[in-house]
Amino acid sequence: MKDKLLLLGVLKQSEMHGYQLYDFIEQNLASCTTLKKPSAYFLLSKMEQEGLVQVVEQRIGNRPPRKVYRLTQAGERLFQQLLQENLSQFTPTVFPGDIGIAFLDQIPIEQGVRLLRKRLQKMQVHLAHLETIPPHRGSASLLIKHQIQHLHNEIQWLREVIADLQEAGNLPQAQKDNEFSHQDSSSN
Amino acid sequence: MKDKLLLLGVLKQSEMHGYQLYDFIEQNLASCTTLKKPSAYFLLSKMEQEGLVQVVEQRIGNRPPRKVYRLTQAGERLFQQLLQENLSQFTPTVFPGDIGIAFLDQIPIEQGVRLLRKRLQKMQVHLAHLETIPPHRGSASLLIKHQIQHLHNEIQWLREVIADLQEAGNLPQAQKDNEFSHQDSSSN
DNA sequence: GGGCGCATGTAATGAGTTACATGATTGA
DNA sequence: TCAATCATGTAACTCATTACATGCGCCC
Repeated sequence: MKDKLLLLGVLKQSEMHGYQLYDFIEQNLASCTTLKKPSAYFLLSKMEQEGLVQVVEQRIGNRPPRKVYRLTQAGERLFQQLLQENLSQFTPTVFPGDIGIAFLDQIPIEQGVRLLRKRLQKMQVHLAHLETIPPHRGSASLLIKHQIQHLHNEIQWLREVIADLQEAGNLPQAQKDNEFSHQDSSSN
Repeated sequence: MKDKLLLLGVLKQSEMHGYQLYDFIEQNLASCTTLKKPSAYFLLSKMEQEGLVQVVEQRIGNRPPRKVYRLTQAGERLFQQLLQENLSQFTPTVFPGDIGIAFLDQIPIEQGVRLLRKRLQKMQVHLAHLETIPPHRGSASLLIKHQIQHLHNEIQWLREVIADLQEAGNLPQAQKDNEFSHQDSSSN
């Protein structure tokens, strides 16, 4: 239902056809949804059936016809309702990446460090990418700021996790740094 | 597939029956997944068919029989593989709550502020709850720390959004503040 | 004796993805 | 002429959720 709000909101600001709409979302609102193209088209035709949007077919020369969508009053009402719900709600963030963290003790420390470094690097690349995005207008810039601030925070946390892990590896057995020469009781 | 890793990991640490497993996840790993009970049972029986886990039926008195699951070698191998993937991957966080933020300019500022305050309050309640959780052992404490740190960050961000919004409302029409007398940035 | 916790599931439903299908225009 | 972009969709599939079904034990 989140995505319905998203589509309604974008269409409220200006009418669009599906392709354009998806494009817009991908470029400006990727941080709030993972909606894929067929899902967007599907949702749009469903919303048409529900009377939330009106469709006008548009032909330009011989190019593929477009279906231009615009909000109806019912759509407008639903938008207001969903918007209020969304703004007042709070849904705790779920971190699938924490599953691996929870089982860090199941693999050798060096391996854990290596893998997490890989993750860290990807995060840094992503952050760098976010920071190149030119400032959007309006609320959209809030979203980018949100992403950046969040990612900073995540990077910091991951750094701490890696540091802890390395520390834990250095205390117990003062020596361990001649490669993986042996493999004690792993198993289970 | 995330949840498969989760189940395998928990079962690797100690064999369990389904009910117990779900309980454990709910209490200790709620921050990495939203897996529901029937899904857990379903996944377990699927994993049995795939030869990832072994089942032993256990009866105690007349109580409902339990199916105790334990990892097979195939399960062990898959666990290692999924764990490595999970640790080295990075998936950008998606914030469904940002959809509403993106359309903040579609409603009156006071209303926006009011709704976001509601959201903020829920976040604070949740944070307070997280902070009462006694320290877990091992990696689990990392997860809680992660949640807390993240939530702090989210609260801070939301405070800024609200402040910005109010500012934007105060410039155009200098008076507007005879409702909530004030609310300084206290604490965090 | 009534309700909650233990213990396991099924069935219906729905949401969303991937892969596929089509066909025109534009630029290299 | 070949690939990419524009433009829309369908069909098959996976995945997960909700609601429902069952039944014993334990405590009040």
